[in-house]
Amino acid sequence: MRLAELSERSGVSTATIKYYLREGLLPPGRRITATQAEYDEEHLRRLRLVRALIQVGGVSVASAREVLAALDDDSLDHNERLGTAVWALPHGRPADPDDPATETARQRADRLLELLGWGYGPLTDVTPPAHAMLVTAIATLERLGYPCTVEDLTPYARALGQLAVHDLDLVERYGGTADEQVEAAVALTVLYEPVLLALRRLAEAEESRRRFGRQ
Amino acid sequence: MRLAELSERSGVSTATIKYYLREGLLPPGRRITATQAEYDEEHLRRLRLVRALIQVGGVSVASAREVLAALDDDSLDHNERLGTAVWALPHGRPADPDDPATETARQRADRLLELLGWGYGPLTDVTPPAHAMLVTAIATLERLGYPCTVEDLTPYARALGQLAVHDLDLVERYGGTADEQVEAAVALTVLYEPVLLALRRLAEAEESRRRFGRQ
DNA sequence: CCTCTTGGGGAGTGTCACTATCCAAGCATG
DNA sequence: CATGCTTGGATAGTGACACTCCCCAAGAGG
Repeated sequence: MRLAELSERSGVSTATIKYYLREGLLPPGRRITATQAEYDEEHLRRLRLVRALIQVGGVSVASAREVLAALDDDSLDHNERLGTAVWALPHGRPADPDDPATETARQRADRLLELLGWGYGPLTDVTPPAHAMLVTAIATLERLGYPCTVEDLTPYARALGQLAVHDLDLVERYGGTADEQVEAAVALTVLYEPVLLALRRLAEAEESRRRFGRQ
Repeated sequence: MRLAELSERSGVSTATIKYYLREGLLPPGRRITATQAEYDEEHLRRLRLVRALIQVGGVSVASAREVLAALDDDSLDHNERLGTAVWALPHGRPADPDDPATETARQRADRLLELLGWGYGPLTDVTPPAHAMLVTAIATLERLGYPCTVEDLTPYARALGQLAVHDLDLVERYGGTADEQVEAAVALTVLYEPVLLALRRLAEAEESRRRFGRQ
């Protein structure tokens, strides 16, 4: 298919597709003539993933490029590719290291992870971005006067630990080849985030109704 | 305290505070003279909440203004204020209603909520933004080739339902007065989101290591 | 041959969250 | 009282970002 058809089938304007091509989010089409290129189903699939990352996941173009680059990097093995891809996902601003609340938060986060046995082992000697994300959030809560203790966080961590089993089951279900599994892992990581947040808000609304609701 | 001190104690530049004052995110200070105004602890508290919403929660200035307006609206009762405030939180683009995947997703979401007994009752006859958020996310997953059934979603919903109980416990713990409770609810809703997402990524990394990790 | 379409690329657009600059009116010090 | 500094208010500008407009040269199609 040519660019116009790719645009029609994906619902993305040709101008935007050209922008993505320029930015390296989409591999160039197979050149047919000097002025025409052909795109295949793989391009369509990739384009939809890009749109999902950017529109639903709120991922920036730059981050998306990194994520996709990790996905395509043949020099990495299965697990590394997955890690690198998720690593590149956005994770907010890091906490101010000079703030004492940050140090408290870091200790609390580490204690929680130790309690759960979620060590990063000897292989992953670098702390993942998600760890910094957690520290920032805890520090901010602290600063706002909502200290959350390890006990407060434990139920969340346990619940998410169980859901992670489910997440990985989904990845294995969808992914036939290793490539597909890695892509599925990225897509599911990002696209289930709004699902989680939406369900949480609905659950809170329901619980709030139960407690405070006048009937 | 004057603007400079408010800036120093909050870590926000005077220029930015003036911007927030202009945008109505912060109530004006008590005018001392024609050229000076005084701010109190309440301003500092509000300013920190604004920063948390915007920086950590990723809320836009416009959304933050709506959230805060609901917080301050004395014409609403406790429960209404909470609902209105959370209602104003950002919830992404709505799904394309012409896409058949959206209709499928809506049916699936409704079936899930019915199964859980999370009806919105006769009072809340309008569907909350979180519902649209959920539909959009499910539709996108569908379109990308990752259909998620009601059975897939149920464990997430149940887990978040349990966590919502915990969330509301926290709100009641922190909030003394009704005003404080509503503010706590908003702050905890927004600020626990990165905590959840970070813990999920860490949990997934842990589970991935268990399954695929070379030791 | 003539018109239309295509892909490529540079430059422009709109949005958003600030931020730099200016200004008049105090306040503080000699 | 003069002088310089600070304050709050307002206007206009900045930089990042995700597109989007427009033009062009080279085919494609009749």
